[in-house]
Amino acid sequence: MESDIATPVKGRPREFCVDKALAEALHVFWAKGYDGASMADLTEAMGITKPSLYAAFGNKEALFHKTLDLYETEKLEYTRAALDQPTARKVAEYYLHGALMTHAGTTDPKGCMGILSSLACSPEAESIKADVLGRRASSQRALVERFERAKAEGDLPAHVDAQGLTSLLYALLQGISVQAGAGATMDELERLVDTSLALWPSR
Amino acid sequence: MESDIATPVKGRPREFCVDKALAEALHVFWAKGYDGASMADLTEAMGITKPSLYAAFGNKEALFHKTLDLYETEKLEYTRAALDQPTARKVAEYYLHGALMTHAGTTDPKGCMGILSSLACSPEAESIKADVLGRRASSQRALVERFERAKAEGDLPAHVDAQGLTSLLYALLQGISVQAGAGATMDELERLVDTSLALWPSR
DNA sequence: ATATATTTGTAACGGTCGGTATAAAACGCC
DNA sequence: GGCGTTTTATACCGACCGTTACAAATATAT
Repeated sequence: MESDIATPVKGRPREFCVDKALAEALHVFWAKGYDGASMADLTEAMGITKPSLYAAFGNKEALFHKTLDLYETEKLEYTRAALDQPTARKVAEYYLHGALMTHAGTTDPKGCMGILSSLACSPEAESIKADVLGRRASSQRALVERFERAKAEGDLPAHVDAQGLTSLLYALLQGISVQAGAGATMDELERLVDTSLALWPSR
Repeated sequence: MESDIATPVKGRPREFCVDKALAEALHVFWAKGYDGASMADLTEAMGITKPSLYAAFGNKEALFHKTLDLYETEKLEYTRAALDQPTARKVAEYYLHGALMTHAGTTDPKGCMGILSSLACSPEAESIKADVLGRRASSQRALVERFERAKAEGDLPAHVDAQGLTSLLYALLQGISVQAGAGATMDELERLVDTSLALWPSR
């Protein structure tokens, strides 16, 4: 993930780090959503002017897609790591605790950037919605397959609907994000997770 | 709920029905959220001009609070009716099926107006967020008490955390709304509900 | 008829939106 | 030092935002 290790071409060198600026932009989109984040919000947080932003990232929409890449790679890593857990229950545990840390932690904005930006959708931001929904669908497909495998391996009862269980787990993640964004305390959300896991189908 | 049964005062009578206009405004806010709904969107759907809207409803914010009243009394009736069900399981069933009809049905916009308007929050719309969150908290409190009663009546195991179970059920509602707004099919959401009820703590 | 009160449509207000034209500044290269 | 190239900062663009002044229109009351 290196960049700017040396000035490759001639011309005036840029005075800011693209990756740092992108990380700042991510925080703004995460906290305010695509529509809610203004160019003024972005440039102020990124510490650059608007022409610099446009030269480096294209426009607001292109910048959003790049921050969404960063968000998925860095902050949603837990959704991929969860799939490697040995049992369906441990997959769910990893998912739920990962959501707790990522969407209700103290370092980053509360809530889920995907939900925020896919819901508040101005007509012109259809491409943003499509991007978020596409990534979510692919992530959900992987979880369905993981639960199917769990049924074949016997650590999930055969009568369980893998598709339904996936939608259920994602609904819990979305609920956690919504409630975290609404100001729920960490204690409340931990009890939500504990109660969910207490109901999880046992092998 | 009567209104405009007779012209009470002098002056030119208004040429539109306040209740009809409010119902149209509700649909706009429901579909687009508070920030996403522009005055042009509202006046077009309501069939009135901007000065008429301001004279009848105050301003955009006051109009929103009035539509939120209408939303809660008409569309969220199921959350109150659910509490009258005889057992905790039937409460949950009523809640989940109500959410399915209300937030994923075909007559009204998909999703939940409260979630949409509380998440996408411009800085000046803090009053909107506070209104939505206050109503949600009071509704959640009633559900906690209902589950406490269920534990006392014996149709919910004593080891269950009523607060956690309430957060869990609300998370499911929020997940259903998010997924409905994202274009999930009715079949998918029904399987989500069925899977959730299959895991529900049995007496 | 006149006066008063309210709603109507038009047209505009200042402010913010995303996006850009322009020219000065800072570099490598010759 | 000049030249080409890229980034910088300022200042501005047209479009839309929520909101309102204003005057014509329509009602009741005198």
